[in-house]
Amino acid sequence: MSDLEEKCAEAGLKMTGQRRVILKVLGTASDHPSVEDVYERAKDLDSSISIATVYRTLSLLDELDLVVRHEFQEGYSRYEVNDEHHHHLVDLETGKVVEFQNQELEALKVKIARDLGYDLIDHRLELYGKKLKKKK
Amino acid sequence: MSDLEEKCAEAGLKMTGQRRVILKVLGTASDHPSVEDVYERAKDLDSSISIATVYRTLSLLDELDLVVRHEFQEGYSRYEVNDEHHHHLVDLETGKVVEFQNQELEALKVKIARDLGYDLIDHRLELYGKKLKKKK
DNA sequence: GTAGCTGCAAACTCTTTGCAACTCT
DNA sequence: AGAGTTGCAAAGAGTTTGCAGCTAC
Repeated sequence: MSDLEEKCAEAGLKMTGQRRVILKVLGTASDHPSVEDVYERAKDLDSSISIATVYRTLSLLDELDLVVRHEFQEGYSRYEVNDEHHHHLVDLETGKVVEFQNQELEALKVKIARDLGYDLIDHRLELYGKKLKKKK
Repeated sequence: MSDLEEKCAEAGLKMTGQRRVILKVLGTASDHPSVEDVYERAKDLDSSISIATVYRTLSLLDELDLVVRHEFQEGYSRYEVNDEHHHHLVDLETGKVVEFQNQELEALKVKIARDLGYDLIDHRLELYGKKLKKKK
């Protein structure tokens, strides 16, 4: 039983065939798939699956915090398994998403919020860039 | 002639009654209005205006960089006149948007991108928080 | 057995667009 | 005069939902 399946069971979700497939797709994805992506990949494993189920399942997983929903400036959502906290840099030329972490940044955002009189609950930081051509 | 109107003229846009009204709404807004908000406020000044025109005008202004489009995690867009660069903290309890600037942060994000091998073109940073109760 | 889950299709929200009429410049 | 702009209604994209049947527990 996969880690994700286990967490779903703990949350009291029934482990249906469709869910197992969706969890497998999410667990093995090395990118940040859109709903459509998850749907396509799930269909390869179980062609009867419907996109409504994918939407419903992803929403559920998001509520359970097993998954993180992103809305990069594309007009639709992308998902990833909720692993370690990190941020994203989107390559404007290829659409590729690079993950990064930065301790200084983590501290800074908490400080900024506190200075404004707020307790930081959530945040969003995305960088959009183009690959540097010359390294030298 | 308002500053925004002037810039529109420079860009070669025709100054129609509808546009004048929309620019006025944007110029006098002290918040971050949604398309619907702009439409409602514009209708008070010219009841014949259509929401399609509001959408079209805001898109144009966005392309000209006279306005900045934001998509806080709400499922629709909000706009503000493109003034000084700043970021936003959204009050999760009231929806109020607080603006802030931070030099350290500006430098840090450029550095992060460069370290990843990227030239930073754009970015998005939003904080979501709740007001601190006790100040002491 | 039954609460929860599913597929299907219809509905919804936000946004864009084709078109014919109109209006700045 | 003519290119650009508008209102309207229809169309689009992404997402949600009502319902009847199905399934894990």
